[in-house]
Amino acid sequence: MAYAGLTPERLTRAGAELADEVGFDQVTVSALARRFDVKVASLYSHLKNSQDLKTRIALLALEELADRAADALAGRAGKDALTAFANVYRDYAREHPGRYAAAQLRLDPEAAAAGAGVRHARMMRAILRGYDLAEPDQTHAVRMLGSVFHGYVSLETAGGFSHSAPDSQESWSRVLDALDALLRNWPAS
Amino acid sequence: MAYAGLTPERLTRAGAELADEVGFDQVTVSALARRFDVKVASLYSHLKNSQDLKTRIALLALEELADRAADALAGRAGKDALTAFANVYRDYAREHPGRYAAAQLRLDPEAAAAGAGVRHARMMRAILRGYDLAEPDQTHAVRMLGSVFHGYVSLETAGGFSHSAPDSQESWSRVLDALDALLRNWPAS
DNA sequence: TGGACATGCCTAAAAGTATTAGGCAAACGG
DNA sequence: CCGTTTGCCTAATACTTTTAGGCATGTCCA
Repeated sequence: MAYAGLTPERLTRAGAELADEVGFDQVTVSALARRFDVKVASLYSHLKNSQDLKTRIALLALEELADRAADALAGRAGKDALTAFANVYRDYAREHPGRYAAAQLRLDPEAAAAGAGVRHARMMRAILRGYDLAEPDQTHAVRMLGSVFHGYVSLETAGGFSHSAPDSQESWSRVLDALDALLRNWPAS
Repeated sequence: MAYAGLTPERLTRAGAELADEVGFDQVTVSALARRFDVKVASLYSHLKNSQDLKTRIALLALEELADRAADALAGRAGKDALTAFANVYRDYAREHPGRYAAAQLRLDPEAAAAGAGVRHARMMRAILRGYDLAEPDQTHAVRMLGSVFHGYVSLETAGGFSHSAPDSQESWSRVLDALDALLRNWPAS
């Protein structure tokens, strides 16, 4: 058999595509081997194991997400930045549901620290520079923003907001309006 | 072998306990059979298949959550109700991480409609009676509350807020304060 | 240029999970 | 007490994960 040219990177990318097509929990070493028309055992020269594959896909997704967010944030501030950043999350989850699910994978602390998690946190704080929040309220606000973005996208992806009026796009806009208003008027302790 | 007394209900409860102990994605028909000291095939008289088991655990968790929330809401209004309701979610997820994960399972629409999802939605709206929100803002607010609660609890469970100051309890309180302020002062379209 | 060595994918095999089909014995109803 | 139902069992198939060891292909050096 000719060389298939397997590498960890190609396997990770293919795994991410597979995740978007069939769901992250359906991503399996076997399925990936089928996709490359190669025997399953062959992948174990490039991947430590199944968990390793999933972790790599998660890290890929976090990087992509951080790259998009950084792009979106460039040259924006205030509500404009808030909206752009939030839309990156939502759009990414809609375009790449499998990757987004992967990004939610619980990573061991060292993998998380090595990954793009830190970039995400820094960008959140950058957005808050457009509002007037001192510590520790800034941290509270960062956590709240993360919760709303992740929570909304996650519920929407699960189908929570479909089949009922008003449509999800409208709620999303109004939720972002509300967040902006809240940040401009954050209640004192 | 003496009769083990298997029923769908007992299997579901045991599955929920198993989920809390080892994680929802580790809940397997085989593991459940081991717990009852019974052969795997025996469970298939009581469960349609693995998916059926997971769905039952999810529905159980949603019921328990709705029961607790209804208790907490009784006799409360306004911010008091908001806080009590939110704490039910958070406490449940901390006490029963496996069950909480199960409650996030994507259910087929018919199972979801039959389940406690409707009760949850109604309780959210009941909380909002303490604030002055007309439709469609009420729906937007319901979606936002759901997003914050689910998102916060989910990120906290994933370890997102540990190992950094201020501690998560403090952020949670301040986020609830912020939500209360926001609902009392919801921005006009 | 031809061998030496490393690399890449293979076969083989063991273990765990999911699921179905059919059997035997205990419980139960008349 | 007998017949039927119920409940758990054995047996078998299929798929996924993972390890061990083999053969061929590509690379590098004399």
